[in-house]
Amino acid sequence: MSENSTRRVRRDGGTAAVVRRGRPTGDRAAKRAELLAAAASVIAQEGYANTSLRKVAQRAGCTTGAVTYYFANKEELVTALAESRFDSFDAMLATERSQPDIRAILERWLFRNTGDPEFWPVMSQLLVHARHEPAFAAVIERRYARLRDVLAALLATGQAQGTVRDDIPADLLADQVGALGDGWMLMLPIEPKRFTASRVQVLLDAAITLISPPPGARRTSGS
Amino acid sequence: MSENSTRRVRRDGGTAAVVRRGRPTGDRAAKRAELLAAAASVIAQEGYANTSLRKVAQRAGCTTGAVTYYFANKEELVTALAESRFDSFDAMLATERSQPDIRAILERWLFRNTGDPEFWPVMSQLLVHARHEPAFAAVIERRYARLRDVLAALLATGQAQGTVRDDIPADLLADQVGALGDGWMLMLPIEPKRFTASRVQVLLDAAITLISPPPGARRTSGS
Amino acid sequence: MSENSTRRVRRDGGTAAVVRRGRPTGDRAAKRAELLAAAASVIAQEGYANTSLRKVAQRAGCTTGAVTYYFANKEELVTALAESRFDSFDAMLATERSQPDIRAILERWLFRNTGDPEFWPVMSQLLVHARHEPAFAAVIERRYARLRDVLAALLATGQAQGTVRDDIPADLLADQVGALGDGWMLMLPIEPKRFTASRVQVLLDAAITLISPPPGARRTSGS
Amino acid sequence: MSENSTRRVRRDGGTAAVVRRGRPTGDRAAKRAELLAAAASVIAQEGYANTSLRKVAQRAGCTTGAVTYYFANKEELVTALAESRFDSFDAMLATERSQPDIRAILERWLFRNTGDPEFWPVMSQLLVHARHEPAFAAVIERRYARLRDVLAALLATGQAQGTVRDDIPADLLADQVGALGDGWMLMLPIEPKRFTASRVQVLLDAAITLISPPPGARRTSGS
DNA sequence: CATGAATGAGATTTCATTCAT
DNA sequence: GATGAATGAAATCTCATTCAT
Repeated sequence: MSENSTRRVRRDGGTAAVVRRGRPTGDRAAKRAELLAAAASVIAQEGYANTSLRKVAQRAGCTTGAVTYYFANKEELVTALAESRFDSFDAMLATERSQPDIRAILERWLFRNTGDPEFWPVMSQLLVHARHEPAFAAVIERRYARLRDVLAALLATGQAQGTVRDDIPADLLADQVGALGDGWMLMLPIEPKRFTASRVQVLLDAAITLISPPPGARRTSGS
Repeated sequence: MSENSTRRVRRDGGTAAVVRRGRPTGDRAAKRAELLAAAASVIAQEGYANTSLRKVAQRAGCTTGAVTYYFANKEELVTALAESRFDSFDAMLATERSQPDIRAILERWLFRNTGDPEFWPVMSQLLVHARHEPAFAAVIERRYARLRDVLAALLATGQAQGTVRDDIPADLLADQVGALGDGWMLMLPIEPKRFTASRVQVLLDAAITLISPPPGARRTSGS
Repeated sequence: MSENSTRRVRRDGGTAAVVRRGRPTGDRAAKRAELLAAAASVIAQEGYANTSLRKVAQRAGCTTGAVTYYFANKEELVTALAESRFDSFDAMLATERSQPDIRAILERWLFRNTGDPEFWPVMSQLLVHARHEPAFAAVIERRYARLRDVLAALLATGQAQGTVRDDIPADLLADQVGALGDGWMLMLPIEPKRFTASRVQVLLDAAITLISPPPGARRTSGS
Repeated sequence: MSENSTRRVRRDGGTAAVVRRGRPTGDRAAKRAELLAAAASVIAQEGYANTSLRKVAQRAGCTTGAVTYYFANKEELVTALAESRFDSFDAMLATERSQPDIRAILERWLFRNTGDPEFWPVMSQLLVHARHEPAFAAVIERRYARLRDVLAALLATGQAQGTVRDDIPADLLADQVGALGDGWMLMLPIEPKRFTASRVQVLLDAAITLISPPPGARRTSGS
């Protein structure tokens, strides 16, 4: 128990330091989301290894005690963060599913021009850490498998429509595209200069060419 | 190549160094290599975020003092480690350059069946950290560019020989293949179960198919 | 790793704050003993629950870092403390073994007039904590069993000499005497007022009477 | 005692407290008792040093706020707990007073076969902490003295009936028996293996023998 | 040369207590 | 009356780095 006699001095005197305490009818989920955003911001900026609960708390404008009030420990925070990132990714894919424009999907997947610019920086940090945090690796495994399934389904649709080469099974193609995305995700934050807007377009074109049916083959499938 | 010899103050002035004739830096280099190996081992096992100089010292069987004696600080250790990893990678590629068997190269690159099994686990850890350690990012940028050049040259040779599709410039193709490799490197330590030997073969076949000339096109280039 | 750039300002200027650092040819065992003494002192004064490594360090005049340098963690510190206490107790008993004056032994055992006045206060604190620190409970079990053996041997000698009642086996008697000692050890620090010197004498006399042969029985054994 | 009635907010409609006539403190007392039981459970299981208000609250199925609402602070909780334990002990002794079967009393006292199995584990934890919590030590002193008085009275009765040796004053004997009980109470949770049912019987027999009149002496008192 | 004792900061986590609601 | 969000201190432990020897 270790005697914790705080017995703090009441510094209510003056207008300064109005410590907000007690029960502000907090929306637990909202506060958690707020903390997750702060955590993402810190990780994106400083990297996973340099991220501490203290920094997250500072970024969120509260004390470390508040952070551990909402997340039992660092692992839980990080796991929740991963889940939330995948959620937003899933949401993005869901909107696409109806109209499988392969190029648009790849563009979003690979370079995520839209939405959260911190997405890949955070994701890559989390991914490499996954290996050494079992509870976290489980999340990755589960959600990544789902992503690949969605991608495979999209590619299969493309194959049926003749916009995607069909000499490679859709699931294998999904794996390749997934790896491609992971690779770019990894290098993008490290070498931002390499990935200018125009270079990204060219890379995308090349990737599309890779998975498109060869000119001759398309005709064949059409005959 | 990653020779950082005599970073420290060279006190050759006294009578001390007189006794040492042969390679006085030999011991030093050997000890550094030993420490680098220990560092790689710890990083591969515990991840960058959980690696401390103390653990490296323990793994190498010496004290923390020794580590900081041979490396001015942690950053220098990590940078030297990255250099040495690239050295070994370069060596691997150099042997291949004479006989550009694309499949063999990809196999080594992507799955590195031969040699150090810690290679990718360590590399991925270092890569994601690069962003937040400027001196280290510089190393990555420089060496990675060289790797892509080598790969592009290999692919260009393949294009000339008709074994690689030529509807995409070699340098763009090298970028794609590089990203593919990075992606697999990233996921391999996280989801080892996904990468069984047979799955790796299938993935490799698919990758080869992706960069191979389309059946019709090859004939065209041959005419 | 979490970037720990101390890079402290060298405050060598002036005579103040001469921080002793580096390698003072420390005698590891001596330093550990010193820290154990400090720990005993804190525990005796503040109780186990209120003892922190910080307080131990302050008492020993060093930083908490120094404490954890010599003891991997709190459990190790506490276990080592228990061992050292038992060592000193064993030493006390060893000197007695040659001349088994039951009264003197009991006096020392039960009230430990000689030697470390912190002995029982510390011991009782450690004992109650043993249950919840497995590694520690093991020490207690092992050493306590030995103590009881020694005591049983002493009592057996007394029985052979006719100074101790022999209608109860020596080992059972040792258990009783041990429990008596534990009980007093427990209450002594709590109710110091109850245990005046004269009261202790009376209690001792009563205890001696309890384990002495009854007047009639002694004659019987003497015949 | 573990009455969980009206745990939640009392929604008695708009009339609120008007409905409550009888003992408005009845609920309060019940809730306090419930919390005390939870506290005892936690202390028995985890030890005093590892007990926190939070754990107590969890065990009781409420929030920390509830605990500090019913008990001004931790000290008050612990003191109330001690009082309640002594109450139950007193109750046990009271039933025995009419029929002073020394063996039965000792059995209950020393090994407390009947009733709450957490009794001694909790009591020993509280006792060693008493020294460092003055308000708490006062409780111990007062109640323990009363216990010894009761025990002394019982022993005096035994002496009058010839079932207890009378060569030692009853109050001294009570002190010895009390210490014996404390000693066993202390070791019992630590070395449960030592205290098998049969061993307990043997120890009890020995203790009875210790305080029984010697064979010769009994005859003397009978003459 | 090389060691390892020691530092001081910081990380994670726990905790008793407070107080707006 | 009762809750539970939040605090701020402290506890344990880890770490990169320094420096006397």
